[in-house]
Amino acid sequence: MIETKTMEYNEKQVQIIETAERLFSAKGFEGTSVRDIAQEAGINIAMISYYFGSKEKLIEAIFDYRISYTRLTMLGLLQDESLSPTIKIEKIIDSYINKMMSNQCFYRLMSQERAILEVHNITELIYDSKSKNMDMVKKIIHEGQRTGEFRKNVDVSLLMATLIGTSNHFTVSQEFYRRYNNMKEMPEEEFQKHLKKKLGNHLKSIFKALLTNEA
Amino acid sequence: MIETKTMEYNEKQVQIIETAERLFSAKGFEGTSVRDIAQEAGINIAMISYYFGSKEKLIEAIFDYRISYTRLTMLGLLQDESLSPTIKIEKIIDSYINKMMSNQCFYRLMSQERAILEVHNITELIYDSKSKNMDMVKKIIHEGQRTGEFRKNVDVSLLMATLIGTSNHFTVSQEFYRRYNNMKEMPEEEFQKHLKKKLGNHLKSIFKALLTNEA
DNA sequence: TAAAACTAAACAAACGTTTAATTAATTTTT
DNA sequence: AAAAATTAATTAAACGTTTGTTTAGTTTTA
Repeated sequence: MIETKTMEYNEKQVQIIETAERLFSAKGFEGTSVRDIAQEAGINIAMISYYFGSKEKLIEAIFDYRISYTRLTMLGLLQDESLSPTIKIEKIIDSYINKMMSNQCFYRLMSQERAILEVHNITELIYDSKSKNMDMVKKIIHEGQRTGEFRKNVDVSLLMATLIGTSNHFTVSQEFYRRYNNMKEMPEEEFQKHLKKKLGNHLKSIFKALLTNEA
Repeated sequence: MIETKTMEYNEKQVQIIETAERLFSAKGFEGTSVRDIAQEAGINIAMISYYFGSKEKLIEAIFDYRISYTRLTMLGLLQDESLSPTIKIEKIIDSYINKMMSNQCFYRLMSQERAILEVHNITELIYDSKSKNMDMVKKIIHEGQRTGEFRKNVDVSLLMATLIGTSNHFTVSQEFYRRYNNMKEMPEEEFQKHLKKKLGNHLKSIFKALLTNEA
């Protein structure tokens, strides 16, 4: 149905992709000009059309680049028979948070694109990726229901909305969090670790409460 | 600190504001031209500069218009002495979901702006509004901790991130939800009611699990 | 020496904003 | 109450920039 291109990109193309990703996430797709990108990446404007065809195709390349790169890591989890569903869910939460925290530009960009209705040709790519993630989590939860670890009547859509929505909002609002909690002085790296830990524990306790059987 | 303008807008200005809000939310701020807005609102392009000064000031007017309009409703809750903290929290959840579901364009636009770093002059306005919401919820939770309804060690920042993040993500991804769960045939109004109910129950059970003392 | 990588310059189209003129509404003066 | 004066609302056209893309030529690589 969806032709997943998953192109190979050369060094220069990756350089352009990562520069564009950073600028798009900071100023928005329409708010960033190809001249901005060219200047920031230290290349000629024409190279963007030369390598990608258009600005539109460039953002598609960004999503192609990041999504194909991201999917691989999660798949290994499912096969591992030695892990209990509870542990698998915990690992998925950690894995998602790690991906998001170390690719904040991309997730910021994805948040923007999600919120825009008349969207670029990446809608199908995102839909496809979301479906696969949803299917995977569903499988694990069904597994947990079979073993008796998890309760019946779990709404996976809302569970995923909570994982993704809470994580995104918390990350994107980190400057508010810093100001509101008077943490201006904390070094950036330490602050990021703090966010990760807080967020991880929070989501795990939510998932535990929603998944496990009442005592 | 922040001069909350809370201007009065005449009929024509409101018409422009609401048209712009709809277009901005659908195509993004930079993706929408003043000509788009003028055409859709059935007015001359120059009227936008005439009434608001610039496109930039127009989006500020949108946020001024919506945020000042929104804040009033929540405040009444706090004063009501007859309601228990538990009920108050439930009412806040319902109130937030209702506001969001009946102003989807505005919340979509706010999601976009939140995700963009180099943002417009509305940052302070949003920060101010968020702080006030946070303070209010904090107050209610402290009240619940005094009465013994709520446990100690509640992270209000993460609680709010879950309320706002989950709600936004669920709403913004409603088309995915429709497709993934084969609900294409359900009438729009019924579908919206369905989302509201699902989301409300979900968030209430999360808040209950995170706030109340373990049995 | 052919293909690939790269460049400066030019392209038309679209952008937000302003101008100058006209119509509509309101206030002031008779 | 009518006429005049003043302000507000509205318009079409033009403004100078900036936009994404292309061209035609040059340099580099294989």
